Amino acid sequence: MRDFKRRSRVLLIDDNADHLRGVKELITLESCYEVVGTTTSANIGINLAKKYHPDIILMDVNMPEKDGLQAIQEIEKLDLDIRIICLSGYDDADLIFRAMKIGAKGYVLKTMASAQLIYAMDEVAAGKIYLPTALTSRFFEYFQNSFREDTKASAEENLLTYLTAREEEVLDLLTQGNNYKAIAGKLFISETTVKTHVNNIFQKLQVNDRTQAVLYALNNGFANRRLSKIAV
Amino acid sequence: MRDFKRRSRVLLIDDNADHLRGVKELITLESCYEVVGTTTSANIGINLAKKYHPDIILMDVNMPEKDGLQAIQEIEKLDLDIRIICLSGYDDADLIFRAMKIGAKGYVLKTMASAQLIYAMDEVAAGKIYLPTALTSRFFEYFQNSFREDTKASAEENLLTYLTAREEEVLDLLTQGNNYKAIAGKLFISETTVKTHVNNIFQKLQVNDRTQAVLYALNNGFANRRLSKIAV
DNA sequence: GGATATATCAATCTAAAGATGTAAGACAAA
DNA sequence: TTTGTCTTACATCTTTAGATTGATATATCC
Repeated sequence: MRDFKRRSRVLLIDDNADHLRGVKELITLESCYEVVGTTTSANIGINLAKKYHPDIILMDVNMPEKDGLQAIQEIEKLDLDIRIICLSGYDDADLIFRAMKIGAKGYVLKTMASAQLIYAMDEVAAGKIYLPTALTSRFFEYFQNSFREDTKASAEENLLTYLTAREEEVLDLLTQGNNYKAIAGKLFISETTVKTHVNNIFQKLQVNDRTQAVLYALNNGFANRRLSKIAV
Repeated sequence: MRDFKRRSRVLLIDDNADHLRGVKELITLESCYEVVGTTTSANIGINLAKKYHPDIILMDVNMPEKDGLQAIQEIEKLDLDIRIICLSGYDDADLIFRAMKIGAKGYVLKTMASAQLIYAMDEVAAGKIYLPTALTSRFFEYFQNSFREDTKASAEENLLTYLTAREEEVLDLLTQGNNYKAIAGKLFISETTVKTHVNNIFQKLQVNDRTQAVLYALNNGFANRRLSKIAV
């Protein structure tokens, strides 16, 4: 399987020596992957990653000394195109979310069948991102929960809906930091007209100045259609 | 299946009448679900949702008249505990992301086998969130990508790091829509001092006015470790 | 046809924001 | 001690922002 190119090389990082040995045996005996290194230390693991450039790292995320997530971040920063799969004893939604956020390509529970781990490695080796169905569900519960508050706030009444098309255009330019003159220039209308629109926007959004208008817009789904960030 | 309680009731919304008929037949003949309504109009669909309180809605997200995502948002706002599964012709990552963000409990491609749709409905009816493995992978590529830029952007040079502690306080109040007087009052300093700080902030962030300063702050991780929103 | 909503523009005025220069006290590092 | 940064503060001035009133043209809706 995928042996036509070359065997994918795997590095194992797990502070539990027993589990480490077990996984190594599993991979060596029941898969096409080559284990190029094993370690119980996250820090050593990072160095081994630099040294051997494995294709895949299986990383335990529950380690005392150094947090597995931290180790993932450090390895990701190296930008070595190493694909990391998390091994974890817990299906904690927050943990899954953070792992995927910082770039893990997979997340498998230690309690899952060994076939599942091999399958995850196959998928990840093929360039995909793999999360077991059950964990996917947990991830999305957490993911959607982080937005629900926002939705509720704007669910009450989104004043943005009262804006006319033109006013939305003006507001959009406001949310890009334009002043009256710049907006007038971009919309090919006079500055006084822009002032009229802006004043109407203030009335409708019930704010006093452009900064508040911009903040209202950004906090109430005035989609600049690009993402903003989520804290780790 | 799950018939021990009662048959889950399903509402179908799809502007393609042919596809609508096909799905209805599929569900009626090959599943335990009861179709309580079908419509080709998103707006009518919203009203039917209010009227019938179905357990599940299958929603086409590629409709002309009204955007399917918009319809989902409106239904979610009603807070009727209706679980919505997206039906789509496209495995567009952005579309999947936005759908899941606003609360869809599943996302299935029209090209997928009918068994997959039934399976998705079973999972969703059981309270889970379901995304086919292939789409999960696409979702996470998009998801992780949305953070990579940030990391890089803020890695280049984040001008926010040049701010002093006091300037950060002032900027924080700026990002809450305060004017000079309000900031002076909250920090127990004079208005002229606030002006000094604000001017220094402008210099350091290389912007011309407070709106631009606020936008810079929000776009460069001035979000104080709480989740911020992602635009739909 | 008349009511209503929208988009355009102008004049005027007040308040707020922003630019610039100066400076004193606190405090920490060299 | 000196140097430097930070915080505070004031004066002055120009520019921009915002409020208000009024007016015209163009649609759309009933």
